[in-house]
Amino acid sequence: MADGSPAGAPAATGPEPSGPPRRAGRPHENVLSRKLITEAALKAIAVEGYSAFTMSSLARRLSVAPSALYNHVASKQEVLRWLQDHVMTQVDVSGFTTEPWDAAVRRWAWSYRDVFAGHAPLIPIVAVLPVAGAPETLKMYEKVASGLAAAGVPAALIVPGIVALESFIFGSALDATAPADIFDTGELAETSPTFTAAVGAQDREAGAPADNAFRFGLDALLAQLQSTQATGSAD
Amino acid sequence: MADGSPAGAPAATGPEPSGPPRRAGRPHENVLSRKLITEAALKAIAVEGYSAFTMSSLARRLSVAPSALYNHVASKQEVLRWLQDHVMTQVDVSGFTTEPWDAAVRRWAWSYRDVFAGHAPLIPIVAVLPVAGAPETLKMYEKVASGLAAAGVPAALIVPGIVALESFIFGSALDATAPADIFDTGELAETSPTFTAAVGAQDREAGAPADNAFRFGLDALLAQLQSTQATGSAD
DNA sequence: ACCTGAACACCGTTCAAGT
DNA sequence: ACCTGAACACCGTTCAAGT
Repeated sequence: MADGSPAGAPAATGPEPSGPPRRAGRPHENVLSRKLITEAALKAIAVEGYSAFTMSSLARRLSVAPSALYNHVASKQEVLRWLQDHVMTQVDVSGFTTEPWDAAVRRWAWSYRDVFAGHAPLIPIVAVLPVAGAPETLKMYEKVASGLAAAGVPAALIVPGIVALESFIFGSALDATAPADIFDTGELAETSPTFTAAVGAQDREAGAPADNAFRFGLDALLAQLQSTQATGSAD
Repeated sequence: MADGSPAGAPAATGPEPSGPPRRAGRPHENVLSRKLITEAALKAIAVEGYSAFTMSSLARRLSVAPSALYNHVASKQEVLRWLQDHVMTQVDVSGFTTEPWDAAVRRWAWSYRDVFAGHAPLIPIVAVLPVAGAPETLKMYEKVASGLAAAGVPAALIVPGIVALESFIFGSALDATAPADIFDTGELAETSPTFTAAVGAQDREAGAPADNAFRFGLDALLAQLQSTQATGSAD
């Protein structure tokens, strides 16, 4: 795939502008690292999507043979775990130091959903990845937990609250990637009159269906958290 | 599980007990159909899991060549879509005709989560599959929508309510497959004191962490639905 | 119409050879 | 230590030949 040509050239973050192909043997400067691999993966997925993202395409973007990747990473799964933790840094936790706790949770939740709607294939990975191996993810939890604690949510309810919010966010991120006509019952409308009517009765002024459902659920979870707050605590 | 011979013999639902290998050419009776393929896929996944489930393993279980499957199904993705719709029949909607609406929603939600915790790889598929191609899924929605309508939930909120519940259920199903020690912060504990404390402050009497979070979120969504009910309607 | 068997264009991953 | 290039053991899918 002709390098020096538009598609094959390394990204702005890449090592060298191109040049002649590298011979075998250890290069004088490292051409690969966790950071470079993660950034190249992010770029590759942004450009070509997850379905075309292979170890080969990743290697090509780094101007390296596919097998070279295995000196730095154990598997494609591990690349995806690195990517997942990196993507977490894009989630907006700024509200927890600048806004009332409920506005902060709302800002965080919408941002979290939007980020992972763009990375749906990572969701089954995040949902199951131990935090010990994901430092950026842990940083995010620390911010959210601090926000809830300061708001007076009882200590025993902080983790259940975060997990409930996160589960809802992951499911909603998947839902956000669904086609707009997912609930069109088509020729099966007669077999499902109540549901078909409910689909038609949605408020079309209120915004995208996925956003309405997200707002509804987020309001519910916030109200439940609010009801657990110890009285007389901060903001 | 233990059918006649160790591996190659067809399941109890299969066509023939085994016999000599089939020659090329159209058999006198059809050996494949959507129903048989779906059942074989379900069985295969129950026995060997999703990671070992291939078109080859599916074909072997049906005692046909892999290429024979393509006379009946367009792709592996389509097999998974058939499977998804079939798995929906395992979700318990019985409460909607026998219990108060909130108990019915609870029964449905727990069952839905448990069923898909056992089929996590289907979740990204269900979340995005148009109902028009999934009759069993649509039947389920009809039951739930009827239950909510009868409970007095305003028509415009039924779909948002179902979508919010379902998003929460899918995310929780993924969460239910996570390792028990997912939140152990390990050597990063000092960098996340508040979160680490919250992990330790969970109520260990209350059951599995994933179950506590699910109960918390489900209570929240039910309370929100309840608050929207038109007064004086049936339950 | 619907099977078999060979073939195709991939995949992720391993490993010897090279520097 | 860390690259290249060849090789391995798969994958899902296509298609001609057969009945």
